[in-house]
Amino acid sequence: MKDDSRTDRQQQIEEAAYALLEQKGYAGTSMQGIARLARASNETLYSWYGDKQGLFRALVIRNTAEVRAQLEADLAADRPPRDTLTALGPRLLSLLLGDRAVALNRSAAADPSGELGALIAQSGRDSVMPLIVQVLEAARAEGLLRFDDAGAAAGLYLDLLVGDQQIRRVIGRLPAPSEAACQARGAAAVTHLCHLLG
Amino acid sequence: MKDDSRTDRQQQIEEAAYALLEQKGYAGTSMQGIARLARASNETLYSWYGDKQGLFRALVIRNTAEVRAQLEADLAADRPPRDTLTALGPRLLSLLLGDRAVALNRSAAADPSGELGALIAQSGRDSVMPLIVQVLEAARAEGLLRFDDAGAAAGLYLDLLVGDQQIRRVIGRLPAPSEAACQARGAAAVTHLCHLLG
DNA sequence: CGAGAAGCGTAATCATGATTACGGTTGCGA
DNA sequence: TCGCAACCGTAATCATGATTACGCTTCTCG
Repeated sequence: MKDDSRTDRQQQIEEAAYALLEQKGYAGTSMQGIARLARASNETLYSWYGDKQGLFRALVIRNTAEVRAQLEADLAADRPPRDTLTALGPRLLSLLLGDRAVALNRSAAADPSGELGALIAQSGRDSVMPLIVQVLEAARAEGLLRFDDAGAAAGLYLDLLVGDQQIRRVIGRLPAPSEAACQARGAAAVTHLCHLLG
Repeated sequence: MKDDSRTDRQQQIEEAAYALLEQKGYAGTSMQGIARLARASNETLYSWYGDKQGLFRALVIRNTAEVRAQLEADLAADRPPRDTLTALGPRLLSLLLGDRAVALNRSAAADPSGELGALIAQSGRDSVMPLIVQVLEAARAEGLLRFDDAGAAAGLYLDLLVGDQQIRRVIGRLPAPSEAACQARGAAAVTHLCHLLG
C-alpha cells in the first residue's frame, strides 16, 4: 500500500539522480533537475532527504548496501576458496567500475565537506575488506595461499584486481569495462595472487 | 625584468589556487578567493588565464610537466634497470599521491566538462607509461624480466605500485604517504614484479 | 618629466541553483 | 461524501560566484 508506492517513488527519484549525475556530474546536477526528471516536486525531495547532501548520502548508502549484499551472497555459496575468489573478483569489478559507483565517487571528490567520501570509504572498502580477508584466510587454511598479514594480502589482491582503474574511470578516461573484461581481469588477479603468495 | 616578475606573479597565483583547492575543493574555490589570497586582481586572472577552467588547465599542465621532468631525470641517470625502477617507484608515488596531484584529480572529477580529466590522463598516465615501458624493456633485455606485452607489464607494475591509493586519496580517506612509505611500497612493487615476471 | 600600459581593489552584472512558499489535486480513512 | 495530509507544479527567496567594468596607482618607455 502506502509503503510500496513510497519506495517506488524513492527509487524513481534516485534513478533520476543517477541519470543526471552520470550525465552532468555532481556540480551540474540540481535538485530541481532531479525533481523535474522524476516528476516529483522540490518539496517532496526536501521533505524526504533534508537537503542535497542528504539525497546523495542516501544514494551512497543504498549502493554500498547492494555491493555488500552481492558479495556476501557469493561468500555464502560456500564453495572452495579459489572458486569464491574467482567469483568475487569480476563481481567486485563491475560494481566498483560501474556507472553508478563512478558517479558516486565523482560526487565524493567534488564534495567539499568530505562527508560523502568518508561514507563511501566506510561503507565501501572498509566493509568489503573483511569479506576478502575471510576468503583469503579460508584459502590459507586449505594451503592454497601463504601469508602472515591477512590485511596486507587482501590489499595486494585489491591492487591486482582493481589497480588504478577507479581513478581513471572517475577522471573520465576509461570506459566502463565489459563483463568479459571483468572476468579476465578477475582471473588474472587470482593467478597472480597465487603466484605471489602460493 | 618584466618576464621575471610576471613569472613570479603567476607562481604566487597558482600557489594560492592550490592552497584554496587543497582546503576547499574545486567547487569551493572561487576566482575571487584566489585573487584575494594572491593579492592579485580579478582582472589579471582573467586576462592571463581566460577563465576559471583556463587557470586549472594551466595548473594541470605545469604539474604534469614537473612529474615528467623528474621521471625523465631518473631515467637519464642511466643506471641498471632494476635500480632505475627502484628509484622511479617512490618518486612516482609521492608525485601521484601528493597534495597537489590529489587536488587536481579532485578538480578533474568535479569538472563536468571532463576536459581536465582528459588533460590529466593525457599529460599524466599517457606520457608516463612510455617511460615505464622503456625501463621494463631494458630490464627484459638484461634478462631480469620476461614478458610479451610491454604495455601490460607496465600496467601490472603500476597496479602493484599505485593500486587504489589514488582514488582513496581523492575521496579523502587516505592521508598523504610519508617518504618512507613511498620507498617501502616502491620496493615491494619491484619485488613482486620480479616475482611475477622473473 | 609625461603618456600609456598593466595591475590593483572594489563594486557592479548575471546566472545558476539551493531552499522555501503557496495554491490546486488527489487518494484515503472517518 | 467530507476533510486532511501528502504531493505536484510553479514561482518566489537568497547566496554564491563567474565574469565584467571602472577609477586609481605604479611602473616603463620615450
